[in-house]
Amino acid sequence: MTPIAKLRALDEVVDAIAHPARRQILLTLHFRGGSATAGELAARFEHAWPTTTRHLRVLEDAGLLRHERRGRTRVYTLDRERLGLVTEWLGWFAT
Amino acid sequence: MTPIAKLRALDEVVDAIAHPARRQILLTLHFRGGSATAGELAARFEHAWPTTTRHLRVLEDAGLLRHERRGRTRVYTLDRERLGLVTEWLGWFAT
DNA sequence: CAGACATTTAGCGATTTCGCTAGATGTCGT
DNA sequence: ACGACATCTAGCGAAATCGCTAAATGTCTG
Repeated sequence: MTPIAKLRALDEVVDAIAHPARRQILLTLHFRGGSATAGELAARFEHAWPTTTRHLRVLEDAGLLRHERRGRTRVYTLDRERLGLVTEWLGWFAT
Repeated sequence: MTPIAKLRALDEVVDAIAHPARRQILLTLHFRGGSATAGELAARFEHAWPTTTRHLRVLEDAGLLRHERRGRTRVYTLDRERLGLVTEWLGWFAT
């Protein structure tokens, strides 16, 4: 990953986790073992379903999620790797 | 810090670091030894000065910065502590 | 005191974000 | 094929964000 691409990726990831609902989605996935269907995730919010759908898209565009079609459901899977970009950035401030 | 206050603080901090200019301000402060005047910081951006002033305010409201008046200048000082909230949040995902 | 200097506050306009509702899409069971 | 189901896409409206310019504030110097 070129340094510029990395900066852009960091920007997308930080943007993605800047919304509480999106952080909640990531945590929910984590504690469900990494995967859940769109319906299971949407059920955890009071938002209308399309609102959650959009949050899922933001997370996926940032590379924090992948999805696969399983029959008429969609299974979203957490991809923790890019969270490392934030950890790495925070590392600059290590005392 | 009550758990609710902590959640709110995390939200403010993540929001604050979600803008590239604000991340740049934090890094600049860090590499200058933790402090710099508003003018020194503003000089590092192509933004108009009041734009930087507002970014500084967001960072300070999130508890990532403090300032003190020194004559006619203002010295901003990095407060790394609240960055720990983000580190802590990321910790949930530790493999 | 007057004027220069360092910085902030006020407030406008463009853009983005976030929620919503309505309708489209693809899949399963009968 | 038909209807039910799971989910997405389209697009609207309110609110927030971000940049800007103009004007205010407080402090130093002569």
